[in-house]
Amino acid sequence: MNKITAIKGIKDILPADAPVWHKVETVARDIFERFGFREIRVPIMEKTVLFQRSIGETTDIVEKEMYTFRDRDDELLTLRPEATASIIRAYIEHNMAAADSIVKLFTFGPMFRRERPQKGRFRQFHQIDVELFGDETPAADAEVIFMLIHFFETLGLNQLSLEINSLGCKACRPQFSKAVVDFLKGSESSLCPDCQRRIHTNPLRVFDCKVEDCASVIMDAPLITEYLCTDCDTHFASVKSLLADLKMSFTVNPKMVRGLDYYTKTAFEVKTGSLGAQNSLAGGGRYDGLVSFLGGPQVPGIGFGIGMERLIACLPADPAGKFSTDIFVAALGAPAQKIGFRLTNELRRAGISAAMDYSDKSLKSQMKRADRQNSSYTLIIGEREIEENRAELRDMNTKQQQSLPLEDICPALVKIIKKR
RNA sequence: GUGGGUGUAGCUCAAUUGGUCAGAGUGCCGGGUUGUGGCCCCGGAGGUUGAGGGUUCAAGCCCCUUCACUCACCCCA
Repeated sequence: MNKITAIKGIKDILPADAPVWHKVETVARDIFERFGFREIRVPIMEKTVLFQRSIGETTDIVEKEMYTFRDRDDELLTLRPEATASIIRAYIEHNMAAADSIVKLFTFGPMFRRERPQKGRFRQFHQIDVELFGDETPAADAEVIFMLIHFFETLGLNQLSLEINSLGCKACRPQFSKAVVDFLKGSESSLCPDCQRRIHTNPLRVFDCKVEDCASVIMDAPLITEYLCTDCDTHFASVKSLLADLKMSFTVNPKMVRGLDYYTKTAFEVKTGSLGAQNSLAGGGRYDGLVSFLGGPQVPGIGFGIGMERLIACLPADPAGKFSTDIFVAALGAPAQKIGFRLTNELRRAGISAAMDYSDKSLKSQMKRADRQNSSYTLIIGEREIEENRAELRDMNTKQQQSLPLEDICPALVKIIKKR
């Protein structure tokens, strides 16, 4: 029979890796709550229309990457490819705007995109997602970006680059877009086939093409910064100055265009040099029209997503998280096994991490297991001990042993172990 | 969806131009120590060399097909 494996691009997080994940989540929770954000848990499935409307019908995500299926009542459902849409849906559905004009939320969890996997890219991947509703000031942009960088630094990540840009709004972006199309049409023949296609589908994408000819063509193209309306322009200037006030180093990348349709004004991305081709650790931006577009009130929003797998891949290895046990109970013979079984579980109930081998192997083999589990103590109960109503407690580091009476041994052990 | 690379023991990898090549290290189990871990020594289990077909006297090695993994493109976290 063929062995059943995990689905392509979908990975197990094994016990050896789980502590890092746990740490990242704990640090995120700590920091985000300090900035006034509160955790929300949203479902990993939504009605397909939610993503179609929010992300954009013509984006790659919606066109070819979503895991969509028909429910038994014929409704189309989708495994979420990103978290923002769900959070906005929840924000609207629970009328959060009415309770407070400013709402700050974060969430963790798996996202699903059916792409070809490669280094730093998976079909199920995890994001930390942050959203801030109801604050249109540039200070909100700067705060969110500052928090993101602070989070990375707390985890020990440096050598990151922060890039920002402004994508304009629905007043000025269409004009810019048209200017780019007009410009590109002039030199259409020298563009790569992909970019020739992009002129019609998503012209701004030509800006991140890596083909040399395209790059040299686009070098002289008009830049969004030249087309920003006064509102967007002053907003962007203000964001930059606030970031400078916070001593943040960043570069303005006027060629950065983010993949999701809904972004307006500020867009940002954090990159690392140590990750191969998929070097984007986090990305986000402002989406001032999206909440109302999805049927909610006219409320601005800004947020970002962090790729957890990519983040963890960059993290310095942490050797600290070794699994250990307080005490290993080594029992020899049936009567000792019986006593040991009861004692082991009593110890656990008393808050001690205890382990035992139930198969009555040789003492040597039980000691080996105790060693492998990094147990601080081993309690030896053999036939001799039972006869004399006692047990031998061995300190695994000092090799010192002491004899303890079997009667009331549990509280005695708890006392010794807790004192350590 | 397109292209490149790689598939040998649980893990990391060896195996001359195709010719006893199915191995090592590590891990696991056991023994050396009739009841005491780590170090050392000895032994054992574990592989239809991803799968299927072909060429050949002979294939882990060459050819074809297929699957898986991986990297890159597209795109994104």
